[in-house]
Formats: sequence, C-alpha cells, structure tokens
Amino acid sequence: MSLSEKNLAFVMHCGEMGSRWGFNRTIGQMCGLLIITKSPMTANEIADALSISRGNVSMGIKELQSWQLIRVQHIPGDRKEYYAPAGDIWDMANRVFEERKKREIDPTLSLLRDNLLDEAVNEDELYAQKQMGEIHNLLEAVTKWSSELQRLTPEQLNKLMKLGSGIGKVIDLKDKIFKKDKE
Amino acid sequence: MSLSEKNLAFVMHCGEMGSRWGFNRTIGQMCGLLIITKSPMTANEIADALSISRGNVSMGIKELQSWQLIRVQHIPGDRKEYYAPAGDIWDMANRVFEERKKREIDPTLSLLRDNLLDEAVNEDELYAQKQMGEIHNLLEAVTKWSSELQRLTPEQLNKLMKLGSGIGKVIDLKDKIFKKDKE
DNA sequence: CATTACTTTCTGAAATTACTGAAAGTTAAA
DNA sequence: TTTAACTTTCAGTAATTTCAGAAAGTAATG
Repeated sequence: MSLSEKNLAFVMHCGEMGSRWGFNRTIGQMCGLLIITKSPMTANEIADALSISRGNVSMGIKELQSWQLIRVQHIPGDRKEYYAPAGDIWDMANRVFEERKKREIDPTLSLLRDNLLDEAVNEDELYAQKQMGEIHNLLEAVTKWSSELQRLTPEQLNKLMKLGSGIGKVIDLKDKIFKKDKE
Repeated sequence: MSLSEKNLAFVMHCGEMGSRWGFNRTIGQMCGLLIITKSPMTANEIADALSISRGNVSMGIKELQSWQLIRVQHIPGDRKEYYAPAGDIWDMANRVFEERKKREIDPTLSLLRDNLLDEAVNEDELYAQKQMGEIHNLLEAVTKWSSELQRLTPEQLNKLMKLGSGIGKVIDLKDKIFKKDKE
C-alpha cells in the first residue's frame, strides 16, 4: 500500500529536514512515515514505502529507538516486529529537545566547568575565562529553565504557551506582589 | 602568538561541537577562537592559529557573517580586516537560536500550512492531516513563544530565568487574579 | 535438529561535504 | 597607471557520511 502524493511529500520533507533535526535523511523519512501512518509498520513495509534497503531500515530503527521516538509492537501469532511512534507529537518533540540538549549543550557545559576550575595563568587566559564563564552561565540557565518546563503540568504549560505577550506583564506582576520577599 | 593549552582545548571543543550547532568544524573553531580572543584578529592570524588554509578562513568568515556572529573592524593605516564577535555571548546565542529556527522550523511550518489547506481525500490522508495539524500547532506555539521572549527587556528576561520552579506558581497566580477576564 | 522467518551487522561503494592551494579579483597607495 | 597588499573564488582532492546488499545472527516451529 503506497503513500498518497501529499503524504509522500510530507515524508520526503521530513527526510530533507532530517539532518537539521539531528539525524540523517533516511531516519527523518522513517520518522515522518511512522507519524502519519495510523497502523504500526513492519521493517519491510518501511523499506518498501521508502524504497530503501532492509539493512538501512534496521539501522534507522536502532537510531530512532535510541532517541526513544519509536516503540515496538507485537501482533499475536505474527513473528514480525511492528513499529509505531512512542507517544504523541508533544512527547516526541520533547524527546528530541532533550536528546539534543544532551548532545549540544551538556558536553560543552562539562568542558567549561573543568576549565573554569583552574586558575588563569596569564592575561589571555583571564579574558578567555571571563568569556567562558559567560557561556557557562548561559548554558546553565538554559538547562535549568528547560528542566523547569519539564516539571510543569501539561495544563500549566498550555497556559504559559497561550500567555504570549502577557508574559512580560505577569513577570512584573509577580515582582510587585512579592517585592517584600527580596532583601 | 599561539594559544595556551587550555584555550586551545576550548577552541578544539568548539570545532567538535560545530556540526551539532549548525555549522562545520572549522567554523566552530573560528567562532570559539574569536570569542576567547580579546583583540580582533586578521584572517591570516586565524589561519595560523588554527592551522588551516587562508581560503578556508575566508569561507568561514562569510558563513559567520551570514549568521551575524562576527563583524569587521578596521585599524587606521592598516588595510587588513580585523574580525571580532558581534555582540556579547547572549547576543550570539540569540542569533544562533533565531537562525536555527529559520532553518529547522520555518520550512516545515510552511509545508504544513500548505498541506493543511487541501481537504483530505481518504482515510489515510485524514489521519495524516490530524497528525500534521498537531505538529503545526506545536511549531506555531514554539515560534510565537520565541518571538515573545525576544520582545522582553533583558531585565524581564533575567527575572524570568531566575524564576525557576516558581514559574508554575506564577501561572496559577495570574490565573486566579484574572479569572474574571475569561468568559 | 533442521528449517523457516525474521533481524542485525558489516563491507565496500556512492554520495556528500569540507578543505587546500592556486588563480583571479579588489582596493589603496605610490 | 602600476604595484603591492590584501581578499575571494574555485577546481580538484581528501575526508566523512550514508547506503545497499550480502553474510551472519536469532529464535520459533515442526
């Protein structure tokens, strides 16, 4: 059963975006395909739908599993493995976000922490450390912030999203009410 | 004048992370180098410091300029161009963020918009559209949210950052106070 | 235990991307 | 102008990434 023209266009687009999202073309296509396909698919169906080799699908599955984006399903009396997205769109976006943080931010944060422990031994290192300190602070803030967002209930998050330009006002509001808390 | 061991380690790390941040190794190195170097550098100094060809530096500069991450400076009586970071760490992070949004989100958003305009002609397309709609909503929310953040004053932003786990409470608070606004 | 139905791993080839060094281009001063 | 000091472009090469297809692995069934 092959894809409709529109669905194919979406899947191919996912492929083109794949590398920008942190994986490669094939894996992007696989991800898009599984998202818009209602019923779980076998590895062979995926290979056929995308005209790629069976081996390639196998590697792609492994990668998508490492991102926790797909899960395996079994059908009684059928030995094949069926693959489906793991969770809804929001869950998947969250996973991609988290995984990318892990790959794009955490290693740098750890390097900077190490580097900042040593004392600078000359003028150049002093300036460099100042800059690295700035980066460190920024990345820490982002990290902390993203983990706070994870902690919100979906309801709170939704409110926050909808807040839009109101966010500025709310911050000021909070400030006014709790001014006494600061010393 | 060559880099100290620690500074070199940082620059090389930037190179390794380069591709994850949206550019390539050399460009990552160049960016890191310019950030931790106090005085602006010429293209030849960059080439020497990183042991890469002059031509490569020229291409890298072009790319970093397209990201608006560096700017040119001139020194009176000197025909060479001197390069320095364009703005502080926060500015640069912002630019990277914006540029990546442009590359990673906007094209998909526009594809989805087009796709959702057409009516689904069968069961498969109907399900696919539902899913695409979800993605579309998510990306719109992210886009809107990021532009709101841009609009905040640095001061407000700072407060927001520091808010941390308090954010949940503030949302609830706002909700209580302005409940009457909703219908 | 052998067969069948499947999945994973691996190798070399193809495609893509990055880089060098040389040539061409630009601009300012002589 | 011409020359000198610099920058950019580009063709070819090198390095990296992706992929197909074959071989090896695994596990259920008879």
